[in-house]
Amino acid sequence: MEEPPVPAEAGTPIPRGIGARRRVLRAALQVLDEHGLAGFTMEAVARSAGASKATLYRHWPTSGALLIDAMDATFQPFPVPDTGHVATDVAELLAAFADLLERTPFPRLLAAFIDAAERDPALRTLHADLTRRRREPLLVALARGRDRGQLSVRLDLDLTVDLLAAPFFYRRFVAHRPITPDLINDVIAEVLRPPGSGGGAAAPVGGTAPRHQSVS
Amino acid sequence: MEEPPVPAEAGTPIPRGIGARRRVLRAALQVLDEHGLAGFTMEAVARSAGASKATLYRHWPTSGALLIDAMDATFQPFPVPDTGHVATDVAELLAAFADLLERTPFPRLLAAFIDAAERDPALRTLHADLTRRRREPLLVALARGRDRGQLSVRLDLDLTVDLLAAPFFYRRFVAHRPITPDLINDVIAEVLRPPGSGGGAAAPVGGTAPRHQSVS
DNA sequence: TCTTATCGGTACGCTACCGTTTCGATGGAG
DNA sequence: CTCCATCGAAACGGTAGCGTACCGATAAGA
Repeated sequence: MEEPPVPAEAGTPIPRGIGARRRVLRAALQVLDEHGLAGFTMEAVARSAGASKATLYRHWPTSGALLIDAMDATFQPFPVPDTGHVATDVAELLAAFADLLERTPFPRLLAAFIDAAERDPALRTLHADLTRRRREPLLVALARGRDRGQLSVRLDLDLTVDLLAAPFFYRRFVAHRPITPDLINDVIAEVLRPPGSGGGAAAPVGGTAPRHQSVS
Repeated sequence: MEEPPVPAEAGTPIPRGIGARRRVLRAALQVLDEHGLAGFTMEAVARSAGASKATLYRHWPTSGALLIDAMDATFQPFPVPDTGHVATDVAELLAAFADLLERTPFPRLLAAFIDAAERDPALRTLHADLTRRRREPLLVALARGRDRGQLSVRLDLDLTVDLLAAPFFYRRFVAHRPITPDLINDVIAEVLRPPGSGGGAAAPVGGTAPRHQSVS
């Protein structure tokens, strides 16, 4: 995905092309943000980048390949807080995530990407990979909490990450309701199960009563 | 949104147009499913419907208006089970929902719709409304459970619906991992808090410890 | 300084979709 | 049966994107 600023040493010269490349990638994200997947066009990106279509085709064979590189470049990992309290760490990560969803162009990019990933296997793979990387900080924070004894060793960490992160996506992309600060507290309260009181089931539930166990 | 099958009685005849209209709506969904939002074109829909473009423009001024009507027509409410056990009812609803996500064209339609809703306020409104209607059965099942005393009266039902439904969307559209039957059990176990044992926090969590309360 | 790969700009023919119009066919209502 | 609103088909000029090819300009490496 990267090219060294200076040719490694081999016969291939390839020295100069990265400036334009970066400008095109930035422009690609801007076009995707403003006009969605339907407006994501080689012409539109070239226009927005002040570049020539020929330049785009020199670097990327198709608009899909360009989209993949552009989305790949968006990833920025969250730093993992380490306060000693798992709930605090998780709250901080979720707050940063909520901010990403409410106050940056990220969600509009993701919405376009979700649609694209439905029909292009390569994009689908990249999307799954980016998601995995984005989950990492939360997973680390939970693992630390478990090692500290703040979480049950039987807790399925991957499932917990799902349960923690999912409501934010749901609110933003499906329900289209605002993500309130309360949501962070409520989600943590429900999923991490604080010790004391709190709402919840008060009587046994029957029928296909959940066996609590999970593999993946 | 509806036209009476037979003219109510007024001067307007409007008898014959609904056959073609339905065919076009079906075709619109098929095109959206197969080619995504980028391929959603008046020409493509007309072709797929075996209809004339003129016919489409007689009924819908723009492709966006057609998309709205088509998506609106997709809604089919789940029947609300009523077994007397809230966990069983919820499990049944979630199983039906998982099936909808894994074995029907619905999710691809929704993915296209999510992207479209980011940029068109009318689609956004419709999307929010469809989601609200889709939540209704789960909400009813939870309310019955609460009235039966199986859930705390302090439980925020809307939040609970969020927490129950969100992981399925997340798995399908974001993480791109399969929705296993275990997920249903795990989600219910976490969110509805079965009485007995089960994984979860084992020690107090400090810091910005969650105040468990929510308004909406 | 000289070379050379990459650059932006422009133009090409091609295809697809737009939104409208005109036409003859058709089928339901009176 | 007759009427007539609606239908499908076809064609229109216009716009936009595709992917390719060529150009002179330019900036980095030798």
